[in-house]
Amino acid sequence: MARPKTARLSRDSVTTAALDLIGRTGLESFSMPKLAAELRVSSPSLYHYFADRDALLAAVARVVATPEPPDALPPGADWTDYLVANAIALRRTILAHPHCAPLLVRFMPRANMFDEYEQQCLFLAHCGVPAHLHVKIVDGLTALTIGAAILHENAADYADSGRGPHPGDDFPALRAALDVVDGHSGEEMFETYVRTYLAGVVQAIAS
Amino acid sequence: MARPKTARLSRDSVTTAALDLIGRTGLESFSMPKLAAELRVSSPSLYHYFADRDALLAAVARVVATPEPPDALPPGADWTDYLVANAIALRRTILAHPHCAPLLVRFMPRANMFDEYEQQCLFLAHCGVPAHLHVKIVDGLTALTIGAAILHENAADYADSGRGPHPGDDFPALRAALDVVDGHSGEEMFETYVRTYLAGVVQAIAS
DNA sequence: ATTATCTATAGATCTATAGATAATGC
DNA sequence: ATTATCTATAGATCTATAGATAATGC
Repeated sequence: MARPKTARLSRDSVTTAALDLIGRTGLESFSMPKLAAELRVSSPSLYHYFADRDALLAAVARVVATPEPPDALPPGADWTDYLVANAIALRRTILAHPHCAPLLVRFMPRANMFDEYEQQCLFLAHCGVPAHLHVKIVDGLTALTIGAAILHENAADYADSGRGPHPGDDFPALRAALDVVDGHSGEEMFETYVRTYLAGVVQAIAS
Repeated sequence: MARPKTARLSRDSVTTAALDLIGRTGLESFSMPKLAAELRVSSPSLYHYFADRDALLAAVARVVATPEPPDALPPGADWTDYLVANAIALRRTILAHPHCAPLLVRFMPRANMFDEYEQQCLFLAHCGVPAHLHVKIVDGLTALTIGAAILHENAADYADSGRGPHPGDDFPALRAALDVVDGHSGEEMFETYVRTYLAGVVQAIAS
């Protein structure tokens, strides 16, 4: 085969295929030969696009940590609505790539995050939110979002429909608490968490 | 050597050594032979205590997810202080075991968490907090805590004292925001996040 | 008889490099 | 000359099992 007329691979296609393979089979079992088989190429070909395995995984992590632009806001939205939409978008992106969350811990792409954080700080300043609250807002919401996404990957198993163990008679108080929120989606619950946090921030501004 | 007079290993000692080895060299490079070398035993000996590698890692994850009992509360503390202390204790436990956070994503020990959640729900009920807020409080705070711990493992590198890249002239708004909080520890910042969230919850109760 | 160790190792990987090859573009 | 693929493979693992061995406890 040697060199084909048009390239069979690209950094993008390799990254996307890795994302998909990890999503289906997990990070633990990921390897270059398996990814190559998926792409119908030999494994050394992958090293043409990435210096080594870690470089490829870092590229995958960057995709996982980069949210799609959030849905357009309804008219009358204020700055808290913008932050809510942002958080929901990031959560969706993480959940859209199962088994990739551990990559965030290892390769959280800093420069990328700086961009994101800078934008949010600029936005807050523009809205008249005092600078001493910016870190609390941006860092706090990021933590809440990433934590919620990670818990979700696990919690899916003990939600009512999940296959995992259910908190039954042994945990009556927990059972009762969960019954109250039955019927609400994880994303709906998450949105209330984000709004709760922002309500706390707004209160700090007011007082 | 055959069988020694007193056992050289135990589930506990193996788990602790694994925790320590992972903390020093990372989860990626962890293997049974390396752990065995650390413990001065042959690697098959480890299989006497754990059915396989995953069983051992699950035991490690359980330790990482089980917080030390929080510090005693000062007199006059209310239920929010209790939750703050709880969150800080969990965060400390996760940070005390570097490189283990990815294990939480894979092996989050469900039964263990149920216990913890049940206790918190009972406590909230006892304090007169309405049941419809329990999930928002317990799940929201857990997400915030785990997310903060995970971000910290990365963020340690771009704090002012860290070795990683700094948000410099390219990110003036972020730079300004970080300057405001300079001198505060990660734990102090985290406590303000938790109190902010709880302030939002309390507001919901009042209104 | 059971337990807690050992030695030896089968068998299955994986990462990454060396070097060949044919298509492309200057 | 450079690029994008290939074949072949060195070398280094790792997981887990089989089977031996000596101490313990009934």
